[in-house]
Parts: sequence; C-alpha cells; structure tokens
Amino acid sequence: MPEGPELHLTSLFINKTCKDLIFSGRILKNPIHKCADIDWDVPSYTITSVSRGKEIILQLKECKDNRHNTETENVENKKPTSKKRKNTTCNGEKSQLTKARDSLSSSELNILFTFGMSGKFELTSANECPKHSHLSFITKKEPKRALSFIDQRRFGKWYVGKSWSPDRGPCVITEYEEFVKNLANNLDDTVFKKPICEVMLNQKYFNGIGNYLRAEILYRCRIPPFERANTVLKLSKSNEDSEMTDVGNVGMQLKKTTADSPVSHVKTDLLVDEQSNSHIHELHPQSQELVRLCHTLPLEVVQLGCTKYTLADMYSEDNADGSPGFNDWLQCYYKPGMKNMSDSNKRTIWFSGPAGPFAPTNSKPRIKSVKSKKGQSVKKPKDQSKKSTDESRESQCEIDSSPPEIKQEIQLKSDRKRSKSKIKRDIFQTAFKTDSEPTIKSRKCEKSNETFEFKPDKAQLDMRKYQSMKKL
DNA sequence: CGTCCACGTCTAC
DNA sequence: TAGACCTGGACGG
Repeated sequence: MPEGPELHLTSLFINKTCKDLIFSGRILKNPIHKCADIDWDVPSYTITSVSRGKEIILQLKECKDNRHNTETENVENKKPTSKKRKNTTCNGEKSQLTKARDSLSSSELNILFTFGMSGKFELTSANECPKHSHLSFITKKEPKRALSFIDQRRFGKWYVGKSWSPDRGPCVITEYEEFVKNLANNLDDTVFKKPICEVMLNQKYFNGIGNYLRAEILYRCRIPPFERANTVLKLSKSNEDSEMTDVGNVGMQLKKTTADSPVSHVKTDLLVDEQSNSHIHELHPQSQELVRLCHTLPLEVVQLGCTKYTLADMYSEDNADGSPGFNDWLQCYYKPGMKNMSDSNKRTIWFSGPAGPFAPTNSKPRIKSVKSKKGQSVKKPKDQSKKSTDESRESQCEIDSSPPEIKQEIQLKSDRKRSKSKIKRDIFQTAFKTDSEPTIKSRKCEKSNETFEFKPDKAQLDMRKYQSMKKL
C-alpha cells in the first residue's frame, strides 16, 4: 500500500539497514521491466535514501577510498554487452543517464522511484531472488545481500538521475509548512471546484495522500467526500477565525518509539510547531482541521511502522505483542459498516454519513460486502434505483438503513472480529529484518541449494540471462 | 472458469 | 473521461 507513509518508512528502512553495507558492481535489472537499465558499475558504493510524498530517491555514492581503483577496474571489467545496454527511460527518453552524469559528479547517482500500487524494497540474501524483483543492488562482502525493488504489478517506475517531479507538491509528512502554504496560495485553482475526495488524490496539492488516507482523513473530520473542495478548503475571513482554533493539539500520541525497531531512529519531531507555521492560520478553522490531519494521520502510520520490528508486523492481523497494527488503526477504509462508492475516476471512496452534494448521480456501493475475520460478511444491497439525492444514497448502505437491532448486531460482529478484508498488507514482508538476522525466507534459501526463483513468463530467455547474471 | 477488485499514475481521444 | 499498464486474490456460477 504505497502511500506517503509507506514511502517514508521505506526510506527510513533503507537508511537504517544499508547504513553499514557497502554495495558493489552492476545493478541487476529484470529485463521484463520497461524502465531503463542503470549503467552503474563501481567497486564499492553506499546507498542512502530520501522520500517526498509518493516518491523516493536512492542516492548511490561511490566510496572515496576506492575511487582511485574505479577507473582501471571498470576498463578491465568492461563487458561487450555493456556497450549495447540501452539507456532509455520509461518514457523512451534517451541518454538520461548521460545527462545525469553530465550534471552530477561521476561518483554519485540518484535514482527516483515511484511505487505504483505494489512497489517495495526488500533486503534479502543475494542468492534468493524475490519474485517480481526488478532492480537489485548487491553488497560487496559475503554473505552477499541484495537490496531489491520489488513490484508485483509493475506500475512502479524509476528514473535515473532525476530529482523530485515538478508536478508534485510538497510532502504532507516532511514538508508540512510548505504543503499548507501551497494550498493556501492556490485555492483559486479550478481543481478545487471538484469534490474534496477527488482533489485529495491530486499530488500537486496532496503529495503523499492516497486512497486509504483520503478516506481516513475525511472520516475523522466528518467531511462528506463529495463536498466541493473549495467549500471545505477556504481562507480565513478574519483573525478571529484563527484565534478560535485549537492550535497545536494534534498528534501528541506520536511520541513513543520502540528502541529495537529498525527504524527507531525516526525523528518524531516531524510534527511542526504550529505556532511557527504561519500559513495554517490563513485558512478557515474548518479547513485547518483537514489540513492538519493530512499531516498527522500519515505520521501516525509512520509511527505505527516504527514501533514494529517489521512492517509485516504492522500489517499483520495477529500482533504478538498485542499492540495495535495497521488494521486496528484504520477506522473507515474497507471497514465493515462503512459505505463506499466510486468517484468520478472510478476509485472507491470509503466514508460514513452523507456522500455530499457532488456525488456521482449514478453511484452505488462498489464493494458489496466486507468480510470480517471468520468469514461473516456484511452484505450491502445492490443498487435498486438510480436516485440521486443524498437521502437515497443513505439507503444504499445496509448498516445505516437497517433497523437498530440489525445495525447493532452487524456492529457487534465487526467489533468482535477485526476486518480481514482484501487489504493484505504485504509490503515489506521481510524487508525490515536486519543484516545480522537473515529472513526466514533467506534461511530456507541458504539451507537449500542456493537457487533463486524467478517466475517464468513472457521474457523467459531474457530472464535466464538475467538469472545467470545474478549468479555471477 | 470468468469477473471484479486492489495502497497509482499516464496518455490518447 | 475512458482506457492502458500489470499480477493475483476473492468470489460466484
């Protein structure tokens, strides 16, 4: 579920786990992926990372003490294939790497990633090639390990030598003040005529907000998803408005971290002191609440990830330590009893209460049932009519339209059994294991015959080449 | 077995 | 504003 918090946690994970690792040699690329090969081949380099909204940059830096050897080794190791290696981007743009090298020192390289719907990074044994891995950075020392970009659906992309996309606004997590300023200064943009739930997926203004966060944010400030954005977001009329607001009362539960978490060094001071955030006071009090939640809710998820040893723990249904996980944190998205409908971009918005005045007129519940843990389902009736009033929409949801006793029973069921739903939060399943503690998967792999699996598909031949490269 | 759905962009009418 | 880009899990017949 890569939204802002997951990207941010990935960045923290990479910085933590790769801190003491030296990488070496070529970056292995799965030929099935359309993004560019990366022509980087140095004897030793380090990897650090930084995230911004739904983008993340890997920073590769050649180790200086090896710099002297680099040139000669590169010449010696040059393989005939390396000349032929294409250097095109996802967009087919040529020589991006060359451009990048012109503008950067040859001893460092930035790679910009987006995660699509299923992108993630894992650190595994280099012998084990996780299914759907598309880029692998291999460590220098034995036992060799691989930092891999894994992406089941291949919607994720990377761009060599690129910096943050200019089409995206400030990060809701790390650039809160800029994010508020960007909003406050652009509320006359015509995009704000659209429903708030749709505008919240616009990364120009809400970089890092995705489908689950928009639902949670709107739910928690009780804003109907199809209310017009410029009704919800507006400037403060007078100073009196801002004096009425409850400044700085949010996110105080975000203080705790767990000492042995791989990301325990996460800074909890990302919460901006609102006294110094001049721009939020330009907004109407009601707008302020929404804008704050755009920062604090992603931070809560980051914090949740930081209190777990692995992110798999965070997404797990069964938390061994009894502490809440991601599924417990969710209050609206994909939860039994919540309503849902398709927005104008055919994305499911989860909500409670009225849909709002600008809900699509032909809308109906998109997901008919959400099953809770033991398989009970809360069935939502199919749309019987094409009414367009809020009232009729209300009646489409069983929970809200049922007699109180049925309502209560459904609620009890869903309380007893936490929603299991389809949201299998598989991101980073093994990723957070540290170097000293190999993953279960890799242990298995080491015990067996050192082969790695790559699922056969269309590009089998290329794949075999890739595999043999990988074995080297 | 077929259909629908999924944490997200992109581009072509 | 459709579709395209992808894989795979859940569910219904």
